[in-house]
Amino acid sequence: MSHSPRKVLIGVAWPYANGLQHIGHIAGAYLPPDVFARFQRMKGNDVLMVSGSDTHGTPVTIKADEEGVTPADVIDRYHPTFIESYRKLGLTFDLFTHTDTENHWKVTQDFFACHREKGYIYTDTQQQMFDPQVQRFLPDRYVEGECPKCGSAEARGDQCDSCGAIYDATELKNPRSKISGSTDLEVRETEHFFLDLGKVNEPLLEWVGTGKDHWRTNVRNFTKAQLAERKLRGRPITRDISWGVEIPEPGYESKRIYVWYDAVIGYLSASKEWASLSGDPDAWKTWWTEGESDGSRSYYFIGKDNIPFHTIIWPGMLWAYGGLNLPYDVPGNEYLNMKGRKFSKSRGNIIGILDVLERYQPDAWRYALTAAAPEGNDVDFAWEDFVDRVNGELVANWGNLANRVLSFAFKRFDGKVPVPGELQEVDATLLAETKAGFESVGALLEAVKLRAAAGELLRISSLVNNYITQTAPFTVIKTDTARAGTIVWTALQCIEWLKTMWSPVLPHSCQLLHEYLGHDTALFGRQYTETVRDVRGEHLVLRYDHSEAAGVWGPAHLSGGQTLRQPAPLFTMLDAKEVVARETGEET
RNA sequence: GGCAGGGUAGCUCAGUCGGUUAGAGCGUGGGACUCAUAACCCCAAGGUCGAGGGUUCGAAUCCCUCCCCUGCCA
Repeated sequence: MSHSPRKVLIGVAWPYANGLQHIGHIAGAYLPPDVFARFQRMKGNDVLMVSGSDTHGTPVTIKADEEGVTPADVIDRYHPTFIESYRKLGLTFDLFTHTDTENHWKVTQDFFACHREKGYIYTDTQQQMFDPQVQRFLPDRYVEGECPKCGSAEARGDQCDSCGAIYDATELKNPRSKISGSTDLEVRETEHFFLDLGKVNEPLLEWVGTGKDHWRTNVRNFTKAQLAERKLRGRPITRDISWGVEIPEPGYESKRIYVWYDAVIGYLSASKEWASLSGDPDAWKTWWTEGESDGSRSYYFIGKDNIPFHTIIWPGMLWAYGGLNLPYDVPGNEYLNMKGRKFSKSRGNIIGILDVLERYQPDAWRYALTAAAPEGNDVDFAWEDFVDRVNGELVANWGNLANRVLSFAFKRFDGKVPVPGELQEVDATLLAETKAGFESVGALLEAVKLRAAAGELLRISSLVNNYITQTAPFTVIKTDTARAGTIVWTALQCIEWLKTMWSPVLPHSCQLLHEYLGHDTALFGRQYTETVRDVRGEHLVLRYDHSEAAGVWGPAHLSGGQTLRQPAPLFTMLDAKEVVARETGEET
């Protein structure tokens, strides 16, 4: 069995920098990759986890227009809030940047030029709504009118919220411009660049046809079905807008590359930016150019709306570019909803992650959002469930186990780990069952079944609770100190191992526990921010330094006689009525 | 409308290749314990597996039709 480190690239969905992130975003696409990344690093693999704010989406420019500010103003407001959230929650991005950077522009333009040269990009004309009053073409979301299908008066340019129909903006009845309000609009012809996805249909079909058994059912079937239809065709990748990456060809100064083409390239550009910042501009290559047979794997963590972009379009772009690794896995999650409805600003049911991190422990959220991760289904969030999970599982099962054993050991064994005598069968059995968790939990984490991994950890933790009740060291100690010491050592050894296994999910509290157990090292590395300057301005980035991390995925021996520190409960128990009243204003 | 995923206990979910009595946690009821944050441990009750039909000695599982939720696409 080879133990050379595997190169693990972890791409995380790029959030639009037009609003605060809520717990649905975090549960779906941001926390899972961090749990996975921490686990992979503990296994000794070389992880590169990247993402950043998407600065070019239409939502950003619409927000800017609404407020009469520049897109850059909007980005400067929200991008730092993402970084603050991720710092507080402990999301260990090797680099979290954004797309309005010199580097990203260059990488995107290089991609464009390569696709163009190889014949994957061609020009064609389209019909587009034009507003003569402001002399501007109107991208889809800048037009509204009556739905051509159901007649609803509030239809957007590309989709009707009322009946769900999707159509071309030129089909709208009585269209009006969202910029000027004018109803005196024209349909004009405009020239654009198209990515010829039809050319990659066959190679992609072949690619998804082999070695994709580990993909989630919904992702795999959906992708295969789409490709099997052989209906991929050219998609426009430029628009008549002034915000976005410039087209690297003369004569197209009034147009920009459209967001869906440049955003996914962020995975590569961020890897390159990380390499430059780390002092070795070529360091990104091992994650991108070594094949899976050499041990490199790339994972993309996204919400379900993003699946086709990451299993069809992005692989197609990579294929067409050539020489870069295609996704190994795309663990697309479903949605975390609020009582059956999406989190939505207009409904006022947003639970902002930054806001709730002010009042609850980060590990409480990490646990609750992992244990209820929307891996196979949409999941409803309710504050009552959050409290139940924290109190009934995190506090009562795992937190209480650590606290009851540690405080007993600290009080009755002179603040030290007792030295064990000869083990009885019950002790050996428990140790073996707990140690087996490195296999069972490890396999689940490796397969990105994080919810099941949390369940397995609780099961093992219950075994230890059961053992304590069964062996009753608090009774035994009255007559047989040595035997009680052996029992307590056994339980502490299991807690030592469980601490390691829990740490990808609960890094903050496991670090505390690590110290209570008498260790002085840091399980994980250090997050930090820095400001990067280039010709497009300056941008804040979040980074992670893994060099001091001591956490290793494996059963470390706990030495008898090791000095413990005064323990304290790891987690705060919550009051359901208080929480519900405070967060929803409702009485229970 | 087409494609995909989901529908299993009051709640949240697991259920392998079709195989005996459909499982777990929470919640509920009972018991035991006192090291621990009223936590832990044991026992019990609780299910027409979305609906209907079919294949089979045997279906939560395979096939057909329909209903509901979600996403993508036209």
